[in-house]
Parts: sequence; structure tokens; C-alpha cells
Amino acid sequence: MLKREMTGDADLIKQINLMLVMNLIREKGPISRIEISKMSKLNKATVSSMVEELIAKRYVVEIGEVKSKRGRRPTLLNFNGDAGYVIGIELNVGFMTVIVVNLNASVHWKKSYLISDNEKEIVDQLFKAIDEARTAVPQSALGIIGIGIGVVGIVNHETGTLVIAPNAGLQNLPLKHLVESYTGIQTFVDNDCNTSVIGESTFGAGKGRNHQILLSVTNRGIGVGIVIDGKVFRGQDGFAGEMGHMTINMEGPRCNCGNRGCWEMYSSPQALIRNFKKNKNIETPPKVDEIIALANAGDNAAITALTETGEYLGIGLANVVNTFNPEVIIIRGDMAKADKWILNPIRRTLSERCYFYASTRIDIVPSRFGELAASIGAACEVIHYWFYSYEQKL
Amino acid sequence: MLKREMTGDADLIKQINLMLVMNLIREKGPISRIEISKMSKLNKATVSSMVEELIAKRYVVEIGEVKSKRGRRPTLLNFNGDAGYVIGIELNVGFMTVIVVNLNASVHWKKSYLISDNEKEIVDQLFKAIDEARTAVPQSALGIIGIGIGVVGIVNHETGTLVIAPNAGLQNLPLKHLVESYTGIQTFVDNDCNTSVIGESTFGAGKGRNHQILLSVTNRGIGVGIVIDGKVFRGQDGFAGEMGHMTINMEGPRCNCGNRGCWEMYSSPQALIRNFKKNKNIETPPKVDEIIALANAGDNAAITALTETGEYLGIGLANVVNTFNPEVIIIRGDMAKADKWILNPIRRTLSERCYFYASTRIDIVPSRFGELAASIGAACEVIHYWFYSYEQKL
DNA sequence: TTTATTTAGTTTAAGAGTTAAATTAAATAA
DNA sequence: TTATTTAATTTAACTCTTAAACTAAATAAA
Repeated sequence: MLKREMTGDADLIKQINLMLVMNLIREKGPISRIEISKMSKLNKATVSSMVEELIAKRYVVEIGEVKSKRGRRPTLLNFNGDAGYVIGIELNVGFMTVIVVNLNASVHWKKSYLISDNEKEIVDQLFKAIDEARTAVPQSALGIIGIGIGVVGIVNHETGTLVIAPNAGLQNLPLKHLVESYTGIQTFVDNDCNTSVIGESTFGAGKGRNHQILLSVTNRGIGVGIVIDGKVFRGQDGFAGEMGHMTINMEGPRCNCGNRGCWEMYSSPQALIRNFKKNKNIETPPKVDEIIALANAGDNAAITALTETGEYLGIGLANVVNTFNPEVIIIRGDMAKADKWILNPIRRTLSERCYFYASTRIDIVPSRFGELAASIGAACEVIHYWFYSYEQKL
Repeated sequence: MLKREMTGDADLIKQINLMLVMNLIREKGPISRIEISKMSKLNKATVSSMVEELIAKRYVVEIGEVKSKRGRRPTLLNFNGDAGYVIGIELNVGFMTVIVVNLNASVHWKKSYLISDNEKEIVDQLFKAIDEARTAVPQSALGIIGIGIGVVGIVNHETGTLVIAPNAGLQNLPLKHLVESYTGIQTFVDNDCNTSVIGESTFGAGKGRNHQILLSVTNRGIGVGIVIDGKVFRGQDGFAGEMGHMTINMEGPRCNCGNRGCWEMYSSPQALIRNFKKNKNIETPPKVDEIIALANAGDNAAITALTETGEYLGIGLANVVNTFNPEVIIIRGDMAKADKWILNPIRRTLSERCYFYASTRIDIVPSRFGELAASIGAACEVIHYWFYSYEQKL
């Protein structure tokens, strides 16, 4: 936290302490002023004046007193999640999902749209969808505090430009600029794995963990979102985490990325379906969900296919563990629904192949937000900015 | 920067600004007060009072005036590198290197020692060597500000404990505690790849870069040191960067880590020597340096062996690039001396295998500090703590 | 040679923020 | 009814930054 080629002044102090108080209320609320003072080590007087300000700005509400053994009763404070709203968008290939959430990331409205493969049309459809979402936003003190967009592709996070989305045929699309000009609302654009991991780490399966990895396994490929020390890691040009094209078999078949034996050639949903067909003669290839349903019903070919894919996922994840030594790995995508059929083979492969793997030190869990991970995460990016950067916002 | 479960107060402001001024002088010196004021955006008055304090504490010296077109001449300020000294230690398997550097990381004294494989003896030899180094430290204002130790093994950086060093047969050795008790000097313990990358990023081949990877290729194996946003990344338990055991050939031969087809099985110095022997019938297997000398002299078997090893290094580095998207990769170890013989195959393999690789966006360079990388880096860890953490030090 | 102008650096008074101590508020125990 | 306890606010002191005024020391112009 705390970037801004930083000089210290009274203003900075104020922001630091205001954020500290605000986030204690957000995370530990309901909480009293005195507890905040003890936890934050700020003076009671400071806490009182901060709280006064936060109440005036509608971020915080008093929710009454609470019984105590003796002495004056403390007044409990709570974060006012409905003080403002955020629009979150997942811009995928062929479809997009738009949601409206409050400041606690509770989903208030959602809708999915099929979209074009033409740049101009996509932008048009995006604008229309944002307009529709805006009409769904309730009245609130702060209104819409921002728009977050998670895109399947490489994004320059600073400029908010979609550098390239090979599958969608998009290139150098200044999304942030376009959306901000159209709406006048501050907008953040990021890769969908990054928004997903922000969402999971702020409110989801990785809450409270410092180092976490989100593994995204979809038809568009494999990618990871990386959170280090509570911050998303994007690399120099925004393509950190493109681990789907990590070599796990250097003499393997050629991938259309140019490399050989890429991880995602063995572990994608397509590979799962291929594995399944290998063991079971079948006309129309089933979807991932159907294979999972078959496994749950005891179908051996399905179980074998899921196990095998889980092992391949585990091989790559062993590399991930050796590289990042994370506290938690969150799995997103249809396959996460396979639960034990896929998680157990992953865990077994990790313990076989990863010298330092300790199952007690690392959780491997499915995403909490499922299909909405990327869009909720995109909204969380706005919330995160709002509550963890020391810039004056109101 | 700026951790400390942080509440803001006047003291924090002061520390932030003091460090800011100090580091501008360290990095841009010789520099005048007025330039510092412009660059830092701190008020002239603030800068003056900071500088006064820094001069009183001997960190900074005035080195006279400089000509100017008109008006009063500015007084130039310089960082006083000899204000204090640091002891840096590389604790390897069978040997250790001890150095004394000043606050600019200039080496003032160095010595290597063969060491035992017995824990008690190693600690004893370490203490003796530290005593010897202390006698070599010149008089200075601050004296010895700290001791840094880079160890080949997994380290708990917070407690300064060597968790495990498989090759050295050490386990749960509370090095920080032992050395601090013996010397009374603040001590930092870290993995040798981590200290190396700190050194290179502070004063060496990665100076000024935010995201960098140090690749260490030695007889002890392959490992990487990771710097993200200017900070070392160690993971939850300190084994982040154990990428030597990354699978690059999932059906390859078994490694003694339990995995198959680990990167370091193909790219280690031993593998280089093996490759060389394959092409050249020879009695006593030559050392890496000798193979490099042969290549320089035009020996084809040597060139082939180096090329092949470079290609294997490149396969793993393609994974590293896809994972971290770094600005620079620094190579440490004997092989780095092979220069073009190994760097060119690496670059070629990267462009073949890494979709997003752009040779203009990523430097692949040998370590600046060579054999001393780990020990200088260990010392830099102390210096880094001294100049970039907002704790009162004097 | 004197005066004006320019640039560097210091001094001063004001302002913003935190905090310890004193005070007020509101409860229970004696 | 009084004493005690705990929560929260008010007050006065203190630190640090800053804008503005001022001093220092140079060159340019008259």
C-alpha cells in the first residue's frame, strides 16, 4: 500500500489513519470506537474525529449501543455497504456479463449478453449494457463510484488499454478512455484472471491471505492471477501469469503459441473432453458439466478422464507451488465444479511431484464467486482502489 | 515500502521525508538542496532541515559550491559511503565467503574459508570468521550497522532461521539469533538467491528495475531470486523461486526431489559437463570454466555442449518469462561467464518458445558481482533495510 | 563603482494533525 | 445515594510541513 512518489505531510497522515479506521470498521464491524482505538493503536480522540467524518460522509453508521458489565456502553459502528455502488463487467469472447454490486460486493443486479466479434459493435454493445446497468443502480450517498472491466486478454493496467485479445480479435483498444468519456465515471480495466483474483482475495475464497494464486481453466485457455503481499502482480507489460503456455513437456506437440508441450494443451476443458472420448465411444462430445455429472453418477470413463486432467493440472500446479509458495490456490472455471474428482488428483500429484508441498500449508479450493468471479472481481478492483489507496476521494 | 501496521503520526512523516531526501542524495548525488527540493517536491525549508540533520548524523557531507550563471551558488551534497560498514556472508556448502563493504557496497575486505559439514563446527567457524572481519572494519561514524548472511537453503526470513539446507545437512538452525547473541550486531539471514538479487537490484545489473529475476546456476542446483516492485518475494514459507524443480519434461527421468524431468536436471553445470563428454571422449571431466575456455578457442564439442545447455536454460526461462514478465533476467554462476555461447541460445530459445517475448523489452545479462553476488547481496540487505524502512535507526 | 537582478538557502509564523490529560456521559455495584 | 467503571469528547501542547519573508552571495546593468 501507499505508493505515490511519496512525500509525507499532514494530509498523508490523515489519509493513512482514516483508511485504517475505515477498514477496521469494514472488516471487523460492528465495532466500537474504543475497540478501534485499541486495535489500531490510534488515540481515542483521533478515532472519534475520524468516525465523525466517516459518518458525515455516509460510509459508516451507528447501529446502537451494546450491553456491557459496567460503565458507559459502547456505541457500535458498522460499514454502510449501500453508501455506493459499482458496475463490474467481464468482457469475454462472444459474451459479456455485467453486474451491479454495493460496496460489500453484494450482487444487486446481473445480466449476460452475447456480443459481436467486431470491435466497433462490441464497444457499442458495451455502452448499451452499461446504460442498462446504470438504470438498475439504487439511489445512494455516493452513487456509482466506478466501473471495473475484466477482459480476456493482455491489458495495460496503467492506461487501461486492451493491448491484445487474440481470441476476440481485438487490439490496442483504449477501453478505459472510451468508457470514461462515455460515462464520466472512473473506470479500471484489467485482465480477467487479475480481476478474479482481486475479487476472491478481497471477499472470496482467498480472503485474508497474503499470497494467493487463482487458476483459471476455461475454453479460452489456462491463466493464473497472482496476488503477492495483498497486491496483484502483473509484470512489466501485463502478461505475468500467462502460465498456460508454460512448458511441461518440452518435446511435446506444438502449441499454436509456438512452444511445445504447453500446460494448457493437457489440462484445458477441451483436453478433458478429448480424454473422455478416448475411453468412451460417443457421438456428440459432452460438455464439462456433463462429464462431471457422469462422474458423480459413477461413470468410470468420466472419472478416469477427470482424474487424468487433474493430474495434468497438478503437474503444472507443482511448478506454480515451487515458484510462488502460495497460501492458497483458487480454481475457477467449469472444472472447479468437479470438486473431489479433480481436486484429489491435483493434491496427490502435488505431493508426489513437489518436494516442499505440505498439504497443511496450502489450501486448494474452488472459486467462491464461480461464473461471476471476473465481473465481481472487476467491481472489487474499484472498491479496492477506493478503500486502500491514500488518495482523496470525497 | 512502508509496512509497520501503520498508523500515521508526525514521526512517520519525518521518517518518510528524511528517507526521501537521503535516498535522493544517495542516488543522484552530488546534488544541491534546491535540486532535492524540486525533485522531491518538498519545501526548501524542509529539505534544509533534513539535510542539517543528515549532516549532523554523518550520512551526508557538503563538498563545496558549484559555478552557476547567476545568483548565489548552490552547495553540493554527497552521500558519505564511509559513514558505516556492513559484513556480508555467503554460507555455502563446504565453503563460505565473508566481506566487509561500506554503505555504497564497495568491497573493503574479503576472504573465503573452507568449512565443515558439522553444524557445531560450522557455527564456530562462522563466529571466528566474523571476528576476523570485524578487525578489518575501519573506524567510522556509525560502525558496523549490521551483518547479512546468504545461505544455500530454505530460510525463514522473519525469524532468521535456516529451516533446511539439504546439501549441507543443516536443519532448524537459528542463525540470526546465534549471530546476534554472539556479536550484538543486528543480523539478517536470507536464501543466497534472494541476497544475490537484492545486491544486483540495488547496486548491480538490475539497478533501477522494478521487476527482475536472478537465475542462479551452480553445482547446488538452479534457483531464482525474485524482485517484484522493488521487493524480494519469498512466498509463505520462504521457498518461492525453487524453480530448479520445475517440470519441463513431465515424463522425463526421476529427480531426487521426487519429481520427473526437473529443469535443473538438464541445465546444471553437471549436465553441461555430461553433454560435453557425450560429444568428446575425455578422461577427466573438465570444469565449466575449462569448457568455456575451449569454446572461446573454437572447440566444437564445447560450443555444442554450451549451446545445448543454453537451450535447456531457455526452455525454463520461457516459463519464467511467461510467469513473471520481468524487465531483466540476471544470470549468476560459472555459466554466466560463457557469455554469448550461452546467452545467445537462451535468447533464441526464448523467441522460439515464448509468445510474448520481446527481446527489446527484456534484458538477459550476467551478474555484475559474480562470485561475490551472494555476499555483497547479503550486505545490501542490511543497507536496504537501513535506507528504505521507516524505522528510527539513529 | 554602484545598483538591480537572480538564485540558494534560512528564518518565521501559520496551519494541520496526533496525543495525553482532563472532562463529560452513562452505565453498574456498593 | 454514592463510588466506581468504562466510553467518548474536549482541550492544550507538541511535531512537522509550508508559504512568505528574509538573508546571502553571485552576475548583469547602469
